[in-house]
Amino acid sequence: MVSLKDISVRCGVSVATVSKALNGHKDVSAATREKLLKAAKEMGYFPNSQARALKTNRTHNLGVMFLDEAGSGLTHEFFAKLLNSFKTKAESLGYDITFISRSMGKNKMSTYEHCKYRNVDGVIIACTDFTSQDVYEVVNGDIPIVTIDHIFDCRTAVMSNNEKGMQKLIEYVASMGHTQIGYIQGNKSSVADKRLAGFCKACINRGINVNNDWIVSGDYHNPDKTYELTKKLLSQEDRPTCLFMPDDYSAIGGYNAIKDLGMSIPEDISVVGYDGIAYSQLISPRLTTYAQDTAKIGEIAAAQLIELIENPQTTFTEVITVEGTLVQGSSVAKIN
Amino acid sequence: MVSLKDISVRCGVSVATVSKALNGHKDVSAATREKLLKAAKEMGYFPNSQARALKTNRTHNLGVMFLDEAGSGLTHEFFAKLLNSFKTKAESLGYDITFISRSMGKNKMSTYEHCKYRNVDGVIIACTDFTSQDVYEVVNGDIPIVTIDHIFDCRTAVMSNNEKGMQKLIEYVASMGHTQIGYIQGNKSSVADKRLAGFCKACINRGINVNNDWIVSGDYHNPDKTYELTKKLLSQEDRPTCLFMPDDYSAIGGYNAIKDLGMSIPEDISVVGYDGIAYSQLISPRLTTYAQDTAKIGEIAAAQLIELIENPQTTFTEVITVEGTLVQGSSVAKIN
DNA sequence: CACTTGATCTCAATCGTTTTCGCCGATCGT
DNA sequence: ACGATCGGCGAAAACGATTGAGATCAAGTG
Repeated sequence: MVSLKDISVRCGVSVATVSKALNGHKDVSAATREKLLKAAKEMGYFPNSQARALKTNRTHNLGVMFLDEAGSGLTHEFFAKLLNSFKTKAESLGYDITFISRSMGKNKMSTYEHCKYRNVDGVIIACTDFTSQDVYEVVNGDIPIVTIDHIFDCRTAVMSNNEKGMQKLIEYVASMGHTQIGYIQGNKSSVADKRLAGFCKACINRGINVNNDWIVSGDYHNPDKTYELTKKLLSQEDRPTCLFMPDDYSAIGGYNAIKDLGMSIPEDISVVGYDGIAYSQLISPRLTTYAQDTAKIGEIAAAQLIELIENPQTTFTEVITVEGTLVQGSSVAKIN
Repeated sequence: MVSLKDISVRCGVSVATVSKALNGHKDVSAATREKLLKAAKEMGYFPNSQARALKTNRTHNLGVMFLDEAGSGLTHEFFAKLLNSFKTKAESLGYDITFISRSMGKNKMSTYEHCKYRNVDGVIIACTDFTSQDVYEVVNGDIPIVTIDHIFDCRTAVMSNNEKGMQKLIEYVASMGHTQIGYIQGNKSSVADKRLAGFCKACINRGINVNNDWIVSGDYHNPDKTYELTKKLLSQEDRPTCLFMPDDYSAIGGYNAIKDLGMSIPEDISVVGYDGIAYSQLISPRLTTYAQDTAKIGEIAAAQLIELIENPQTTFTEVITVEGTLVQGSSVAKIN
């Protein structure tokens, strides 16, 4: 690889001058700057990122902390798309993406230690158990972080507007005449809390009675569990006319349960999802759902994180909520 | 961060000795080694990866080259799972994963230049247009690489046994009595070629007539296109009794087309997919498909790549094929 | 006893950058 | 014309680790 030294000998100047010229410092004349930039381009120079990092303590590398145990992180469409837009934005700003995890080779290290070892400039935390020791360490460390879908004090978070999403969905199904609404929740988490709150609030605003027997707790991203719960819920004498699923992916389990019960959507039961993943519009009937703007969430998260890194003084911590859109499928029937 | 120097002053030895002790060199006594290891642990020492990389030219970092244009790379379950197992294996061997792409901030660089800039020890190439200039540069460079699902001369490749997969599927549908088989191919690629070859070969072996009118070229991972092609293919007077889809995801489009034609699966038409993604067993009827062992492919790719990196002399280039398994869904009817 | 040997440790150079400080010559103000 | 100022440049010290070439000392050898 061609180094600053190579350029310096070719142009008859010192390495210091080359470095300054390439980094846009002012104490180098326009003439020599031109010459050096030209030479650098001709010789195909790229800075050695390690050497630079060693000196500046900036790697231009962002760590992503994803759940890896179940391995479901990346196969989760929401997170895959999120990561993708995060990566795109980060790259456009000159940052690369490295996965950060707990285990590294033979010598154990925590995720935080891993960050320190790799010297990442910032970390995005998503799709993780936010109560874990690993997250705690990172959140309380001195590395800039942005969290997705979870709020920590004094840390900036990006999340979709869960309350509003539920509100929009409730408004829609209410406008279709539904007043008997069931809800299979996702895993206990701040997202689940927010959605439940939005659900209840919107129902109350609409004068819809919230029946606690119809609100059960399940899992996100778990069609099997949702299958079971759907079956149980709809086997009761007294059952809702519309059922909210934890998310679109789980909804597939709900669809199957309903089919196995000999019922059909939306004639016998209306179904609503959450997320707006591609599959939701490929199954039939197309699912009525609330599409999160994953692309925007990822992009904003990247922009925020880099802002935090490059302007540490303006350390305004924010909670940014991103609006989604109601996707009106064919899984909700009009009743009266 | 605590450095070698910190340990050296605390223990009253030189940095050189500390370095050697921690790296297992032999010219350090057992006693001092113990002492130094203990101190390192107590002080929470981790080597500075940049400094080490600068000196040794080894970053313990692996580049992954995924398609990013369409952004479909990560949302493709096959690749998401692949990446996941690749990452897990690599991490267990002490390597981290960094995404490598074309655009980096303001200064343009090719993917190969990006690799050089980040000094990755090796690269895995997957889900990319293998004919692109970017891939060409990397493949002809001096960085160890492993490709997925594509073979370059003198480079090791890992791929699932596409021919065998098709053969197994053909054998299965033939055993169910089918002799009129259609096939919607995926994008022109070596994988598509191999599958077509396997398809034809297996048909011939079975004495099944291959009808060229029933073999059309479509896209991978494209339900819409597959919808169109399925509709066109099945609208003909003379039509197959069994239809092979490009992949499981596309098969959803096929399912919808068949439904819209007023036909049902498998009574009117049998359907076969490829990949074995989670959804294929969630839709109804469950899809008969050939599950690729993505976990194994990723793991082997990581192991091979690291082998290539750490033992450059044993530079045996191999093509490793990974067996999959037939998944017998309910989408193929028995006929006579 | 002088000399080799081996074990253990230190010195110092090095990787490629960045950055502070100082030098030099030229221009400027008075 | 003389000191002050300034623009342009270089020397050198870092950053934290690795590594081969010595240095040191005790033990072994003839």
